Amino acid sequence: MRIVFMGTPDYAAVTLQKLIDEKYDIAAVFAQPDKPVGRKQILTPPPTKVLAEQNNIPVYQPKTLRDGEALNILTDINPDVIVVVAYGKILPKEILDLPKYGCINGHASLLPKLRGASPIQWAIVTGESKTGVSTMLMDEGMDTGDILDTVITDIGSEETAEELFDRLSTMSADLMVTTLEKAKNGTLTRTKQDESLATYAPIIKKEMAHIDFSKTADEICNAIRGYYSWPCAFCFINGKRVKVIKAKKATSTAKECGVVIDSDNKLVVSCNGGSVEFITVQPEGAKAMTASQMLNGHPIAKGTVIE
RNA sequence: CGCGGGAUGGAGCAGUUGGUAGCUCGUCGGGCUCAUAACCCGAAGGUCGUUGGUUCAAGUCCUUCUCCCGCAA
Repeated sequence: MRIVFMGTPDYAAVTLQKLIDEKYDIAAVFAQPDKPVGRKQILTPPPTKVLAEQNNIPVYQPKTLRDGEALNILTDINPDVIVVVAYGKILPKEILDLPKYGCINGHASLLPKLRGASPIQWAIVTGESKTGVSTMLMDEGMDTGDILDTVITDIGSEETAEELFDRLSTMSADLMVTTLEKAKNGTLTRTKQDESLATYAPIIKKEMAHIDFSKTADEICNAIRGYYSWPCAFCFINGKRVKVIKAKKATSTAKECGVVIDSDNKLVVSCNGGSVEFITVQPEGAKAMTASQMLNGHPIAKGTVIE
């Protein structure tokens, strides 16, 4: 089976690696163009590209799939199936229609829930107890294609998005192999998505990770887990930006939200209906540290308002 | 040269106009206590990131290099 793989980040690279390990015939890899990364803005190739080059697979990084060029390339390659995982582009209809088995997408949610760009973080931020991975036959909509296969998994009560990413990337890779084998054997089953159950996971913007203390302790803790390790929940203490890496629900209460209740050995901040204790934090310019370590060097008065 | 913060005993930080280092925590010893992460007393532990320089004297001024981090992307 002749495959074209489309994907960009580490999450996608896991599936690509799996397909390579399973000796699939990968004719080409499509990834987003190299982007400047880091403090030095060094132009960095995406992980899937690096992996493809190591395996001598041709790589294409078109800026757009809609100028006809990509279609020409794909027509020449003539793949049986296009596997898409976290590619970051919408495929136009003429490409969707090209492969014999269609375009199969691995999506990190239990469709039709959490369609969209960041289902993994969103599953945690919204407090889901379960999520999973799905494969689907892509159509022109945003993650609206017929579902092929699904695997469910529990979300740990303290699991971060980063950890969930790791787990789901492996599950997704395995599931893709399952689906591809079925496609090869002609045993695929298609299930339409129930539109009435559809939800969307919007793309994450940095400002979303700014902690809102008018929310409940559970919501705040979910956000902290879901936004780790990027963009990472943050707030401002005495004018300084502080990332909150780990926190837990606390029992103290106060009238106002966002006020320091306890700052002796631990840091407890009030919120809607309760409070949260910051366990691990990272002040700007410093490495991550425990809240008590931060308090050793930077005492914070009780009653201080956190923004 | 994108902007900016930082490198000081095990950890987090102070250190004023240059005069051989302090704080909080931890560690160790002792005491109090039914007991303790609590409290009291005491102790150990730092060539102040690296190179060179200015000076009678540098953590504190200038210089070289290395590393860490926040923003931005």
